Amino acid sequence: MQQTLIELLDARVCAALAAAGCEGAPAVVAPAGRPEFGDYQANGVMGAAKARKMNPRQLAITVLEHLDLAGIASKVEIAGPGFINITLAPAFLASLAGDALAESRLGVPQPVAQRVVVDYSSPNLAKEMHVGHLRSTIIGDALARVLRFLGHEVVAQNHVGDWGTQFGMLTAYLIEAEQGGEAALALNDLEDFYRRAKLRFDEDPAFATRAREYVVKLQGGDAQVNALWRKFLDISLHHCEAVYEKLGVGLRREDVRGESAYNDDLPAVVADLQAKGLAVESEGAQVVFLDEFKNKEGQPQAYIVQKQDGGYLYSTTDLAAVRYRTGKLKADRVLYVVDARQSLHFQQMFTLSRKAGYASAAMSLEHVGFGVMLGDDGKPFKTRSGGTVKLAELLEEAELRAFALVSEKNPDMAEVERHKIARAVGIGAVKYADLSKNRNSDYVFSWDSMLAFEGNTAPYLQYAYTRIAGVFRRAEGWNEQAPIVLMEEAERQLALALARFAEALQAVSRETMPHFLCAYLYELAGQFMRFYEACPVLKSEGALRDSRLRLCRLTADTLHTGLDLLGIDVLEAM
RNA sequence: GCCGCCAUAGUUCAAUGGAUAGAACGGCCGCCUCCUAAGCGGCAGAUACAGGUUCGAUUCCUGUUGGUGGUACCA
Repeated sequence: MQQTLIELLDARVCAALAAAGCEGAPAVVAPAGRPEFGDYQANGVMGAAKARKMNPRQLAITVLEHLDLAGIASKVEIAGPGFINITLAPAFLASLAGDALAESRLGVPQPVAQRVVVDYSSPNLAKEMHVGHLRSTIIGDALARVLRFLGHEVVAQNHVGDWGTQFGMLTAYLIEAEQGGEAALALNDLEDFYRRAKLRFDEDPAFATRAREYVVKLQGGDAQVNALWRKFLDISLHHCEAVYEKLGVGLRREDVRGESAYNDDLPAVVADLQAKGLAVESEGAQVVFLDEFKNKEGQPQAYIVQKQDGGYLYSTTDLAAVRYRTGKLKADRVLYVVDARQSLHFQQMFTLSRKAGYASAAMSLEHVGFGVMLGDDGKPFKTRSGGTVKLAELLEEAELRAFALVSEKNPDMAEVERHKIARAVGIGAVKYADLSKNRNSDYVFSWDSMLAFEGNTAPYLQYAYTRIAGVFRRAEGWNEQAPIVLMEEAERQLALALARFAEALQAVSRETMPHFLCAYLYELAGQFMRFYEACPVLKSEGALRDSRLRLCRLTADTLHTGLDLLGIDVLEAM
């Protein structure tokens, strides 16, 4: 298939509209809103008729006369004010399923390949990863996986926070801890390490002075302090990598390009902005005023690129990063998977990047924002005592809870096996609960609903997969080349859902919305469950049995691939 | 103050300007001598408010209310 189903139908309806005298009118094809409206509906006739002062019903009739869907649709009809409802032919859906089984990409067409930078996770290395880093990490990872599957070249960038005054304090404290012989122990818990360092900073003026000196030394390239800094970063990154490992996130060391990597370019960025007349001095700082960001009184919003004291800010670092991503990485598209609260910053940064020529008009800069994670009480997700929840501990709890549930369900299963299932189910549940929601809104974190094993959850999808795996464990001897024949409505609906995989992936890529893939997989799993109830597989015979087994095969492959793209593991049994 | 985002069943979430607003959880009622009931089927239940644009508005525009975030030297 060179195009998705929706693209195919859109092209055909467009051609028919043109033949009916409406050249260039959009077909507006969409999945049908209700079962009785068929599988797809074309809504473009009403608009086209309106624009040409025609009768929409009459135009629909003319369009239908020119609409060639031979071998594709079994029924095409006009309904309501001028909707064209299309029902796909079982034989056509069967052939699509056969094609998808015949190649490794499951029939997903490849778009023109782009080089896409995905900036995600980006924790602050001064502290341990906490729940605030979860969304960026897994949303970014899912997007990276989907884009790669579609054939794009993805360059992951972990823009970690590895620079700033706090690192003076931390390295100063690291020396003390080493002298006391307890560095390894103290660093075991980074959060605690930070707290203790901060306490020393607040209580001991001599330590505070030393910490400030270390900042200067660090920036000045002092070898000893730099070595300490690097040691601290290495330990902190190991903590991150342990979390990535547990989460099944593919970020590696080579993807790490922290804020410090851009230090040398910061003066050049400011100088360049000055030379271009974009940055001006204001109250001692270097500031850019953008006309695009004015209030009612015409006062432009300030975008500070250099502080009074000569220091730089994340605004400058991000500009330098854009230069790197354009100049060195040659990106066609850059996705910033960052908290929605930084929206204004990104809008200003993108606008300025274009004005300063750091990003061409052709390069797409997109802020993939997301809301905050809330607790059951609707307030930001915290521990009972009000502290931040460490990511490592959250994931551990997910596994523990899943293990208890798995054990309850399968008391006789070997413990190793139950742990394996608990890992996939627990981590999968946490990730899916997040990925399945529109990333723009804040979302309520609830153990009960994400581990419910019911409804739109990861375990439901994993269970659908294990049911198919169970079928194949008992299948024995069947013809893997047998033709697929769709007799029952449940079979046809399943084949239709299977044929829509490409549409879902394309939507995820276009809108940078992983929840479209989740919604798709939930729909697919639901169609499979209905098929499984209505159509005996192993108990049917001959060609019918082979055909149903092939549908099962494609469903399993699609679920497996789809869950892989979300970074969620599948299980053969659970 | 100014700028942005959000408001959908009791709850948690969906819905490229399309037809009768979809799910899930919870509630009520059914389905296992039959491939895993972690499943399937059914019932009740919602677009904050007021205008406007449109053949058609949850969606776009204006205002109101409520929530939330950002807003000159953190990121």
